[in-house]
Amino acid sequence: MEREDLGALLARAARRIFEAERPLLDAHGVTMWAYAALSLLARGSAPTQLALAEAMGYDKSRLIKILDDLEAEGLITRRPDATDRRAKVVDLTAEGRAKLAAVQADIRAMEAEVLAELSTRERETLLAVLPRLA
Amino acid sequence: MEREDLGALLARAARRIFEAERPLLDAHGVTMWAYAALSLLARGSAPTQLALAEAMGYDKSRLIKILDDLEAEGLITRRPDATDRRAKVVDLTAEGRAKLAAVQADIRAMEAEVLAELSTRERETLLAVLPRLA
DNA sequence: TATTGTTATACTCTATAACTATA
DNA sequence: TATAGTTATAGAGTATAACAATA
Repeated sequence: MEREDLGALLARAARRIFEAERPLLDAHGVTMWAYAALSLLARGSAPTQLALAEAMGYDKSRLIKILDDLEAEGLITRRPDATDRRAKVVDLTAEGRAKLAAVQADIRAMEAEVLAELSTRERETLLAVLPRLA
Repeated sequence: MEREDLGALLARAARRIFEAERPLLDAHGVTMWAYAALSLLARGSAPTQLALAEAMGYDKSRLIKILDDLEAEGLITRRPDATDRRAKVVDLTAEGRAKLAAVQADIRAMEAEVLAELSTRERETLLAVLPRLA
């Protein structure tokens, strides 16, 4: 009873960040899931749709609409995998990379403000620890 | 690009915790929101339904069903506020406190396992920092 | 026969707006 | 007139199963 549950603490912190992200994403005309997809594509390179869905913790059937929109906007491309023509390889276009960079710059600036409430040591520990919890 | 977004890190960590919580909550026959309500009731005392909904970050109309179920199970009581008979004061029953203690014990044990992956210093910093981010 | 991407369908969750009873 | 709790309804989000093309 002395403290809140870890889950509640993480969820509240995540919610605060997401609420701060929403207007930034809206300004760029990108949904949260589309941004998540772009981020993952910039990181691991050229995954198949199924691999991307799994990496996002998202369902492959729900991902379709996200990718349809991103493709229509010219931010990604889909091409059949040479070794398995059932699968489609997803790639970021130059426009996709530019869009991601622009959105991410705004989000990082917002994060920097939030993290400024912490000391340097706290900030470093938090960012080192969170990836290991996930 | 060197690290993931803070929001993504928090969301992934929260998801991992919630997935570990689900079977524990199921075993006690309690939903996540019901558990959240019980936890908040044990903390701040005897709030009105509206105050409880706001504290949970939940909608007052959605809270109704949660409280209906908890009341039917004898875990909470609802009584009209003496000073404003429109409002209803929500109280934990003895059974409600016992249920909360039982569920929370299981969840804290699970959390302890997760947190055991961290050093003492990391653990303390994380738990000190998260409430300030929320 | 199994799997990838896709589509369709059903279900849950959430948001919004009314309604009642009190104020 | 406004507010707390409640109810009803519409919309968004999610899960599931089926389908075509390929393996």
